[in-house]
Amino acid sequence: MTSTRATLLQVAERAGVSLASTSRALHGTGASPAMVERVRAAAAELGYSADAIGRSLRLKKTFQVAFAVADIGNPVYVEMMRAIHEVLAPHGYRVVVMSTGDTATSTTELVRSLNSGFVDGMIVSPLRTDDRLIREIQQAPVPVVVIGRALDDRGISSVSTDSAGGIGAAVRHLHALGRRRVGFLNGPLDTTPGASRQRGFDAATKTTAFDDVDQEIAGDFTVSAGLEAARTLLARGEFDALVAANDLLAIGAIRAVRELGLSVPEDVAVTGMDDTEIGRVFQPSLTSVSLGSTERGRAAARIMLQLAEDLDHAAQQITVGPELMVRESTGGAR
Amino acid sequence: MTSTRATLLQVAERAGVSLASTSRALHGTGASPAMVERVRAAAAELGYSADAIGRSLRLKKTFQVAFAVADIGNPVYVEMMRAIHEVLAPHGYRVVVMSTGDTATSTTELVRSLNSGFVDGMIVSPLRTDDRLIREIQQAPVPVVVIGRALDDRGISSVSTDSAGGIGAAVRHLHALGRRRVGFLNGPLDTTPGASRQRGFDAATKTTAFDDVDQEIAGDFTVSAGLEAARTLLARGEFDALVAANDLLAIGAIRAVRELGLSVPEDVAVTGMDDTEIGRVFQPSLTSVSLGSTERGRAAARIMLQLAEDLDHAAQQITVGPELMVRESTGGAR
DNA sequence: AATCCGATTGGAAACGTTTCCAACTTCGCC
DNA sequence: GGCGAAGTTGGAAACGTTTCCAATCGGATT
Repeated sequence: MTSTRATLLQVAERAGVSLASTSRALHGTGASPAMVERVRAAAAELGYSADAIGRSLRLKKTFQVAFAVADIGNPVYVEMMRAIHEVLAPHGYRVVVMSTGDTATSTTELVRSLNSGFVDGMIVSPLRTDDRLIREIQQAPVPVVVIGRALDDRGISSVSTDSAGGIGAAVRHLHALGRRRVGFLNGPLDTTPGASRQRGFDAATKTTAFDDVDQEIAGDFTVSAGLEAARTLLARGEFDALVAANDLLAIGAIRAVRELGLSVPEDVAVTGMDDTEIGRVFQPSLTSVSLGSTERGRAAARIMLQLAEDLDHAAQQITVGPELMVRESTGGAR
Repeated sequence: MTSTRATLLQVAERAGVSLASTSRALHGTGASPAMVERVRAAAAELGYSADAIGRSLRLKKTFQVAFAVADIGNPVYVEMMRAIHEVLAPHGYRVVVMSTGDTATSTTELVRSLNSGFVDGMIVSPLRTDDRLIREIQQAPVPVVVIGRALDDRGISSVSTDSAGGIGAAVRHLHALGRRRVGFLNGPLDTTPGASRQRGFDAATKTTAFDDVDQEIAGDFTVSAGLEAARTLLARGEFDALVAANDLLAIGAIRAVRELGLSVPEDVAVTGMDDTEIGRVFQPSLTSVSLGSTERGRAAARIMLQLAEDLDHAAQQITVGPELMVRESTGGAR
């Protein structure tokens, strides 16, 4: 908190050479060995290190990328953030975390803030989307990569997953186990994940023969909402299988099943989605559809890297396939 | 990705006034109403928004704060990050996440990187500390707030917690329940948390009468390491209480107990530490010592705010008390 | 030995903003 | 009606960096 930082000009004076040469010498391009030596020495004596802001202004590059999600604490996003950071940091990029807020409007505002030029790009996973948001993304002055919804037609880079197909995989898995009375526990339908998972469940139960199909919508994607919704659902009928739209809802569902004196997976098999650590650690460990959060984060970061380095790189869409991780909650091996 | 951003100079030309006046008008200080009106209109037409880099260069202020931890995915750090973001964002500060790496040396390097001036301050929670790191923190060109170890004597701002005392609370809780054969599951002793928790356990078991006291060190603070270490520990003796140094180790311990056909909490009561969501959701829900991650993050952010706004604000130390959250794993209410 | 070419160096401008300072206008008051 | 003060405005510098361009230097080639 005490020392004051040395500037390039001070290094130049100390080395007795021009500002231009000093910059070149440190940057390693087009300077004689003697010059490099001399400037290096001066820089070392002064403990010089280049000012990020000055450089950014000149280079028009911040070496920063924003990662924006609704809830920074959500395990899925945490996993993505970690992956993004792991990919970007070695390339000299810093990661700025931001919150989109719950609505499409607040997300739009955040994207608009890119106009102040504090990052070279943004990776965003909007909870809700509308046309204004899409437009704002298209007009953004820096590359934007969207995680969570395919936007091929709009010239926007995106990394998506087939969560609908993932729900299908869970449904077929339960059917293959001989379960015939399946209940679905979804989150709010006006969210992107809620909507697509609903589509997936409807499609899967249409093409597969079940004796009973029912569902209930939880207030949000949490354990307590899942518990409550599962109670309601279980009060309406008897099920030997429950498909939950994410791991937390699945845990709530397991609670509700146990409250009735039934056991998982013997009486009721339960599947989750997102393959979170919390589900892996839970007992019984959760059979869960992995949507590859880490892989999606990594893919988004890689796209961002290309876009940031090569400004007229074309937009790019990637889809990461879902993968069913079978564990104890449907009778799989530990 | 298309439009090119407008500059203040362009706004000035459009409004037909000087650059200086334009800046003042937008900034709201010392400009006539007519001028403000005129400039505002021009700015709106051009969709102007101030460039963060240019402003930073002039103001010598980035409106960014770094948050650096060893593992961004660790629930405790996630909670802190969320709290920090919640405090700083409303004041216009962005949060940059960084990784300290495992060692004191890599952490020192990260602190040194503050010399490039890309943030107004750093909140850091070092896994390991040494004198060089301390010195680097003292010499940093921007405020640094340390979470995790009291550094009162060194003029460094810090937010710490009494994890030793927290372990003591867990030990006394178990004793009060009538448990007399207690095992301790700790993580690596050369980490800051490992060392202080060890102190806490030693102190508590010295002043309280137990029939049997033993312990085992896990390779790291994870479920699998906890499971393994707990197996070793349980093979050495019979315990009716296990104190774990964090929630993940505690879950590993519960697994190990169950493997022996024993149940939690009836046969063995288990306590964790950190009060993570994963522990709250687990069954049985974990009795855990909260070290107030959210509160610590919030406190650190508040200190940072003061330090960043008022540069010769004095260093500040805060301690957040531990709190025992009694739940099912020691027989508490659900 | 004169010339040319490549390698190296320094001067200066530019990135976009804020603010100091001086100059100007306007108004009130004597 | 003139003078001063208060209120507005514009010019210019500054923050720290990189890079274009011109100038200089050395050596090699004719």
